[in-house]
Amino acid sequence: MDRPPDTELMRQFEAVCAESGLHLTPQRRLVVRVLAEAADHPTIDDVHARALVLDPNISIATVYRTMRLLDEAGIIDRHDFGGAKARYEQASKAHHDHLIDVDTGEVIEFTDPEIEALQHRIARRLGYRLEGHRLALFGVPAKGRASRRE
Amino acid sequence: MDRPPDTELMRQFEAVCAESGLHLTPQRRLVVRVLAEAADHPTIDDVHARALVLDPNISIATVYRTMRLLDEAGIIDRHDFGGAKARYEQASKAHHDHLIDVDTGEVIEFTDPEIEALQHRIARRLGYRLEGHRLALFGVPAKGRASRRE
DNA sequence: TTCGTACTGCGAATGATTGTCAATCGCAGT
DNA sequence: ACTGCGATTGACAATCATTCGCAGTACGAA
Repeated sequence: MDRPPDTELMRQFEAVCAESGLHLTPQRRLVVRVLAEAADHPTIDDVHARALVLDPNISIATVYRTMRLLDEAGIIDRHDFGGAKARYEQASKAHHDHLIDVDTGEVIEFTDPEIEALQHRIARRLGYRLEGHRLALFGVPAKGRASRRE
Repeated sequence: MDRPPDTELMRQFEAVCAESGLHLTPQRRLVVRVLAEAADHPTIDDVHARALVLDPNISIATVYRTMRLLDEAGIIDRHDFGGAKARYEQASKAHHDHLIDVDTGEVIEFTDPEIEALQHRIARRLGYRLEGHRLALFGVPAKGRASRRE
């Protein structure tokens, strides 16, 4: 077998389990492990497929349940980038927004302090206190400048 | 009966029908009319419910089909503000983004040229040409300043 | 180890949306 | 106004992603 992962994500999850009386089952460990190893923004299907490699019996329902658990615990973030299926990523990372390559579906992360500040300002102008936001840019590789990848 | 509506929306739709050999059926007229009279961001169910008042027989499927038609024609815009159901609004209006009151679900429209420009700049910085974006702010009424409304 | 409860896997259920199909309707041409 | 044909409708089955219900199983505190 592989080395049992001892990642930040796993530690977070163990803490949540301990606090809430949740069982630390092998299936849940596996899902967390898959997420810890994911460098992309996988869908539930993706996670399930990767988990199946190590546990051919893990159910898609369990993956759904675990992902929901993790989302509710604030350990991962669920995103809806237009497609039918939701995509997930670790929440521990610093805040960022996304740019979706409409040609390939690839998701690029970015941060921009200017836009963050601007959003707060806009909300305040409208009489609100900003609680959160959802920003996704959709674009195609610029012709002029090189856009490696693929 | 009421006055048959002669709105901008209806005119647009009639034009689309004429160009594409689509039939101008009473059901479609009704859906367009409901949309023209809507000041909010209705869901399909909302539109169907309002249409039922004038045509107790109109099918939800027909509303779905017509809304899709209108969306594909660029006459209305479909939005996904987190909830399960999609929400719609006339597309003819000038571009704008949305701020959702997380307490009431109310949707406030706003525009900000700064943020538009900033988004283009960010995309370009990442090597992309911006094709579109999705921005939704989520907030609660600011305590300090007055926030009328209910 | 033992027990109580949480969890899993399976398949059925859900909720939004779309497809199917026979019956009907809009509309261009008479 | 009348016809014909393809577009459209309504009822309902079918999808798709996601969730539930349940019977059997496995954590983990004592």
